[in-house]
Amino acid sequence: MDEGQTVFLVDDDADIRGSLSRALGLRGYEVKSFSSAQQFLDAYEDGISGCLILDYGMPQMDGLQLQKHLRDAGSRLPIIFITGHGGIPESVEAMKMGAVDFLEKPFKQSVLIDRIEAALETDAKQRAVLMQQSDVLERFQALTDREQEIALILTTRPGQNSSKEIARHLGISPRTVDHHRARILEKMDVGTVAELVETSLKAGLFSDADHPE
Amino acid sequence: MDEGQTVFLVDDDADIRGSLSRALGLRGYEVKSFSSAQQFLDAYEDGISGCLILDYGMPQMDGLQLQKHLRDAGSRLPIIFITGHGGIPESVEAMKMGAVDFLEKPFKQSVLIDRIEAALETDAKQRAVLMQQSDVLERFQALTDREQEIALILTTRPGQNSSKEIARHLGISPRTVDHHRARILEKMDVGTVAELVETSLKAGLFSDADHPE
DNA sequence: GGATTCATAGGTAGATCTACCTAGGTAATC
DNA sequence: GATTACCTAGGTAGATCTACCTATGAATCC
Repeated sequence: MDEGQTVFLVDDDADIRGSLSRALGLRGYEVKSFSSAQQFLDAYEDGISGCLILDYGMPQMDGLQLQKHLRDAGSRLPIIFITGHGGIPESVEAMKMGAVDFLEKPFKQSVLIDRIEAALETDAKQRAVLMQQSDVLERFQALTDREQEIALILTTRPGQNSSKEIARHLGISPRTVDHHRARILEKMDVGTVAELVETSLKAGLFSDADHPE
Repeated sequence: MDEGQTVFLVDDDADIRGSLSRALGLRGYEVKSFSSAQQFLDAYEDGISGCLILDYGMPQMDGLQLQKHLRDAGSRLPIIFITGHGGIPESVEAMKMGAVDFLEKPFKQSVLIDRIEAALETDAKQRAVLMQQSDVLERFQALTDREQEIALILTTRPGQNSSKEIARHLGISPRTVDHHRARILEKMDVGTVAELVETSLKAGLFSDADHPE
């Protein structure tokens, strides 16, 4: 399950970093630890699969800020918070912001392992979905401007998508629309306009692209 | 905003029920309070708009169980937990299960009001989406068996939806498929198969109908 | 200058869809 | 028994789409 997945660990407490990374390493996880949020941000490249174990209370940039920063940057890396002094309001806020878990120190290692497994699974599923979406997005972006324009009409106004109507709307010949549509279906690797609509909607291209919930 | 919305309050502590329902009532909320989860379940009908303020720790059926019960029953009523003795694990578990908030007693009334407002807004948005979905669902269920079967093929295999292919697949004449498709488009109130696909997908009919996340 | 890509537009032939009909058989309902 | 709803199947005419082809002007690239 943890094929190529990395467990990132950010905590300003060296003892915690040491003991956790050792324990997780022994279990076969690839662990990378950092002593501050900034240090993590310098090293992390989006696209790396895994999860993040994040200390809630840290000097300078705290866990919540880092979470917000990653979120704004478009990262979907699942975050497990660990905290020494946090309370219920903090845990609730973190969960609202999309954390997958929130643990109080001290915690049993077996519990953490379970949560890590769940987080890695979450990450894997998200990435599988993103993979399909980005494939469709790439195809769409490989279309020419005019083709994109027509593809947009086809998918967002599927009720009036005859060549004649689109041609009138764009002020060009229906034949040209025929031509473009043929290119679009070919480039998007679909057989019909209906399939194009399906594919686009499933990839979230022209609707709520950034709002998974 | 709170047009016809009800604030349900479930707490075994009569003092809390009294003071909260009075305070909320003065603010203009329609409040209905219950002393136990079971009492609430007996009175609550799904479809009532509002939110639920739910005590976490109660004898017999506790808040978490009630949450799970409602969830399993398909209710999307937003839940704000309030708790006297709960800790972080409880709050995290509740949030994971879909609670919109989790407050510790004692709390400021102004905070609760804010959370209630947010919860009611969440509920209103959910209902707006559900409304559209149920309209599509109703239309679909009004189709005859054969029509549903063909509508399913049209929407789930939009790549091979010519009359000929569907006819071969079903062992009937292409003309019959033509006929059914015309009825389907008419009854579903759409102009093209592409629009049918769009409508169905947006309503979540044939995909992840029950998994909003 | 030559090659490539793109948007435009046309031709033709055949497939498919759409919109208007009819109609028989079955099952349920009144 | 008559009515109604449903599934089935056909006809016809016209609209539309699909799949093959050519072609011109503009912009870009080598």
